[in-house]
Amino acid sequence: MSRRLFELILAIKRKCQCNEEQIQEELGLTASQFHGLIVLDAGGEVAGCEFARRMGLSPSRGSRVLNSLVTSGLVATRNRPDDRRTMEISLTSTGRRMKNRIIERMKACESRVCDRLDDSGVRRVREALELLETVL
Amino acid sequence: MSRRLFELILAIKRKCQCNEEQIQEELGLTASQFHGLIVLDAGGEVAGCEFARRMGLSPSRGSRVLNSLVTSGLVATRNRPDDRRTMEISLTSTGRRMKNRIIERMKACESRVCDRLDDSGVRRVREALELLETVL
DNA sequence: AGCAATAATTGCTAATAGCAATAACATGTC
DNA sequence: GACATGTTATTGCTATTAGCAATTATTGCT
Repeated sequence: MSRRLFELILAIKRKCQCNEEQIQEELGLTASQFHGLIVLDAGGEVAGCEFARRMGLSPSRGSRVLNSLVTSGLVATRNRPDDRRTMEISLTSTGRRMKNRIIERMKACESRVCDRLDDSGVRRVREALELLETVL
Repeated sequence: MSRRLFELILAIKRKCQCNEEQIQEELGLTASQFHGLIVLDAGGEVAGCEFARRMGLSPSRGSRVLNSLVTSGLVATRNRPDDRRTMEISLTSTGRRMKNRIIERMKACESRVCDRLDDSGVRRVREALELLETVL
């Protein structure tokens, strides 16, 4: 019998985890800060609530991650004039540099993986992951 | 430009996480216990060290996860007569039942996903994941 | 003005995780 | 046999991750 899909995903998850932890250590970031920066890379300015949602966290946890990013000088928040409950979160220049260093290292990891596949392999993996994401 | 692979993997990882957390809640298991049982399902009797290694944890953390599984009556340990430093870890009957309930629910999740794909899609996803795992 | 809903934070607690130190045992060397 | 060295497992400690419930501030509706 062939291996179950979720076991494969579990194994892949764990291997990726190692790469991420190494990058986090290199850059002196906690896991939360690391993921926060990646989330903020994706979309421009977001509210705190939306930030937590995109990270898949509770608002309270999101708030604390945000706080640690602000304390580290990586992101800045400002109140929205039209709704003073809500904030706008944006990367500082330090944060943008840090984010770029993350992306750069992630790409390097990705290249190392893709180098071990031929073009058709890379395409098949990408297509399969996209397919899997849509049906999950 | 197409999405980066690691972003896709991140998204997939998060979606799977939700399924796992739901199962953990249903069965009254912590995340560690849940993963411990899956690891113990894979190979028969293992030593504590090996258990930690397969879970991708430090020995100290492995020891504590193991302790919580023993306390919950899900696994049993016994000393190996030929090397009294080392233990053999095995599932109790309760643990086996619990493990089966996990597998059953994981399979159900997997079926729900596969139902949304045709045969060729399932095959392509499985092959791509296997390919990805080998090169990671 | 009064009130429900929303956004964000804070106190609290639990789970997760590794490092360093330690104890118990095994193995090889003298 | 005695001793050094390495292995296995545990424990104390600390940090990080995470959610629930309560709270504050603000908005929008009646």
